[in-house]
Amino acid sequence: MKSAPALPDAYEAIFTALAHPARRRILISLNFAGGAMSAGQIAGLFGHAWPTTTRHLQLLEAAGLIEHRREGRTRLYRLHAPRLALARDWLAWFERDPATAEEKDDGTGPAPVPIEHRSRQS
Amino acid sequence: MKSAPALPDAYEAIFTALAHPARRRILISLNFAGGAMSAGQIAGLFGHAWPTTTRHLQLLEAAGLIEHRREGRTRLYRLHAPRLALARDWLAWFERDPATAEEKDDGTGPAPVPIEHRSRQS
DNA sequence: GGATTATTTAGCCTATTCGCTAAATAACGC
DNA sequence: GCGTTATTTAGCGAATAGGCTAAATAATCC
Repeated sequence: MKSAPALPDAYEAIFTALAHPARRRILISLNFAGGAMSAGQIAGLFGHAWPTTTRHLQLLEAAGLIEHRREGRTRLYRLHAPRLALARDWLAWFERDPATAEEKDDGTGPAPVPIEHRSRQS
Repeated sequence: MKSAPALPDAYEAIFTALAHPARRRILISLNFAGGAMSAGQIAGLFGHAWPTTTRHLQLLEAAGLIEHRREGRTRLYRLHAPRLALARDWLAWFERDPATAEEKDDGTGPAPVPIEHRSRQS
């Protein structure tokens, strides 16, 4: 998490990370694994070269979606679900009528949206 | 919708679309507009050149997230929320314990995940 | 009908992504 | 200590993304 970008850059990092099928598969596999998977195990999911997987893992970690710890020469990766929840929450805005969404503002749902408006778009 | 990619390519298109801040802003603005916005109105949200906005709109439309109709020389764009729901549902998998998720399979939630596993990853 | 307006298309350019192979680094086992 | 194994780093190259300006196309207005 220490390298995860601050909002709203986080959205860009997260959605970018989710945009590649290999990276989605990594997330799915980590989720199903429940605990952690080694880099080698993850690399074994794919037919492509291991360094390619390393690249993907680095990007997922930079986005804050996964994290790793070392155990000897093995690197164990695991999911960081709160980051995924960020994306989910952002998307949750679109299942509500904007008028009712404002009435139901509980301080958690609408947070992503105004911050996005204030991003460097000028 | 007629040009929207089939699953699981849809995920790539959708998350890619969401990865750029300008495109997220377009979606947010369309959502708040409630009905539709013209290309010019959308372009007016940004300081960048109008053709850049056109590019973003084309990508959003290819991903099935928005659609347009013509009214004379004006092009009106509107949100296609079911596509966003796809992404949300995919992400919804990560808020559940995998074991309980299988027990609660109602035919809507888990659909994105197995299809992803069958994608061309070999 | 010509000028104005709405919008896209075409093409250029720079930066980034994502695949690869080779090399490097470190841990492990005998 | 040396060979093996786990993993990343470095660098290359092709493809793509995303910005731009100029030009094109079509609708609208006077």
